[in-house]
Amino acid sequence: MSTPDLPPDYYFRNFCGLVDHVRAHHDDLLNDTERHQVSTLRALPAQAQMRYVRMLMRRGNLFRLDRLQYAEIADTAQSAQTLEAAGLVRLDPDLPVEAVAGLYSKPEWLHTLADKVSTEQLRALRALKRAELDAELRNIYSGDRPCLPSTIIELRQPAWFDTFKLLYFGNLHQDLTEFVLRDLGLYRFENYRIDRDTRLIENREQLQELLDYYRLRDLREEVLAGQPEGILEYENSLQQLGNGSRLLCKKVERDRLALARQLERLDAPAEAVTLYERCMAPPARERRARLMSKAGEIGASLKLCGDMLASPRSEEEQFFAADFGYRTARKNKLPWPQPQKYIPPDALIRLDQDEYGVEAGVAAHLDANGECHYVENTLFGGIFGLYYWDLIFAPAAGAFTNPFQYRPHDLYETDFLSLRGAQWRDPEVDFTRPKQLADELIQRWQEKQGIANPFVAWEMLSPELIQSALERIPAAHWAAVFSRIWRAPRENRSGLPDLIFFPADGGYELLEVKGPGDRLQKNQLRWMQHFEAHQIPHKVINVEWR
DNA sequence: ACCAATCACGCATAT
DNA sequence: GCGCCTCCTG
DNA sequence: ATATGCGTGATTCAGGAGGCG
Ligand SMILES: [Mn+2]
Ligand SMILES: [Mn+2]
Repeated sequence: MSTPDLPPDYYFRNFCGLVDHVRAHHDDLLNDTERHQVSTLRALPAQAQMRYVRMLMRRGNLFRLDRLQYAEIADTAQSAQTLEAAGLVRLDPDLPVEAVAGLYSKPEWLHTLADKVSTEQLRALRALKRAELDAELRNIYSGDRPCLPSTIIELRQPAWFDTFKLLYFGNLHQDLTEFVLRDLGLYRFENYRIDRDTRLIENREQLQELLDYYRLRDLREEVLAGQPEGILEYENSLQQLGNGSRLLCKKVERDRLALARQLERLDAPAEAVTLYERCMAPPARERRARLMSKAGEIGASLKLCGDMLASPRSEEEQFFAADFGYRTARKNKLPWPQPQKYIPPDALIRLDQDEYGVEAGVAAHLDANGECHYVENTLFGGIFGLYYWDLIFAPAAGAFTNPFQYRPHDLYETDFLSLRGAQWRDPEVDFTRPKQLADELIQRWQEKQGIANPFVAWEMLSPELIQSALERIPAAHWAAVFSRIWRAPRENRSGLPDLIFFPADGGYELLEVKGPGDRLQKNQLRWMQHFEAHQIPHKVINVEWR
């Protein structure tokens, strides 16, 4: 696929767009340093700004000037000096070897070391691995400054740009490449109305908490790979971040669950429980019930299962409590209601093993008697996304704050639907006119092609599939599926069966394929239970190789 | 959709 | 040389 | 034998340059 040409200063335009937006709408949240640095930068000649932005987009704070050559920046030396005079960079900073070691390749170091060490030593160094060489460099120079063959340029305190990215995107995982990918046509976003009156981050405290959170998060991987003490310490610093925004709480909660889980793996159950107790979100209570049961605290475990059943915080938790409660009660000869277990209908198919995977194999096999599509979550998700397109992207307070959102900020909030009553539509009604609705959805499919929507996987949908699905699936079934998705749009977006089969003589069936050794996942089973309750035809297809 | 959820696969346990 | 990796680019 | 839990791997713009072993 060909991509459109971008202007030579594309990145600078993107940068200005981002920065100037934040200056215009969030200036009151900036501190003096941030404000000062941007205004200094923006007042410089374009060439100098562009050099600075090129550095911002690259990894690290230290660069070799000879490796910062760009066709669109003519004056290498001058723009660097302008930046230094403005206090935004340092030229040839006074740094120990370990700071600059990574700027040069192994051969380059060996070359500069040639007149500093003996030829024998040089030969020994050549045999070292890169990491070992870096360590050895420290010994060789032992505090002395290396004499480097190129000018080094150091970005001074580039952290202000994190603040800007956070205010612009509402997170720190998106950055300037979003602009590029959009402009290249690789990402497309809906043209929703942006709400400039409601801000995601409302005050400096919330902003600071999030910045601190992200700074902490850089350590997470290392901490998770380490000892329980480190994990607990890390969780403690998470806790001290503050108690402010929902945004922060959700992130911290996620991390806390992951930390607790790792404590379990490290065989520190008591510590894990302590962390789980600080979590509201599933599966915190599930993990506690398991740990208590394993520790022999049967009564407490069952009590917690009872709590979960009385006020489940997710469907998964509810099913777990019913099941696990029954199992542990029975093991200990205690009373507990037996959960009704749903066993979906199944069939066995013998297939020749081919290179495309079981699902495709079954689909090809069934194509002889009708039409079979490998859709997984994409059929119901896709139709859902197209049908509710205008509702999902309807303007609502605080829902959209920048042009790079694939969903409204509050899509997973419990009041999402109630805030969009005007856009509500009833599938029970609309899907009774399948021809008309197919026209609408196919037109939207064309018009919105490729635009990011959490429910729509464009590459899997086609007008023919939309057409067949609307013809064959009755309105009541659509309504039943959609209402379950609305109940928990994040959790219930997945778990739908692999295949949809349209037999030649009418009707349809949803089929979950299971190869040898595979089995239904929990969310897949819950969907099937829902299908059963609403007379939606479904089946598990077990495959045996012959 | 925050190097994560999501699915299949494969092993280790408990009954 | 090779294959794998990380970084950078538009 | 059947269940269950847990950990694993691939996948996420696409293509090029350069470093490393
Ligand atoms: Mn599947
Ligand atoms: Mn399957």
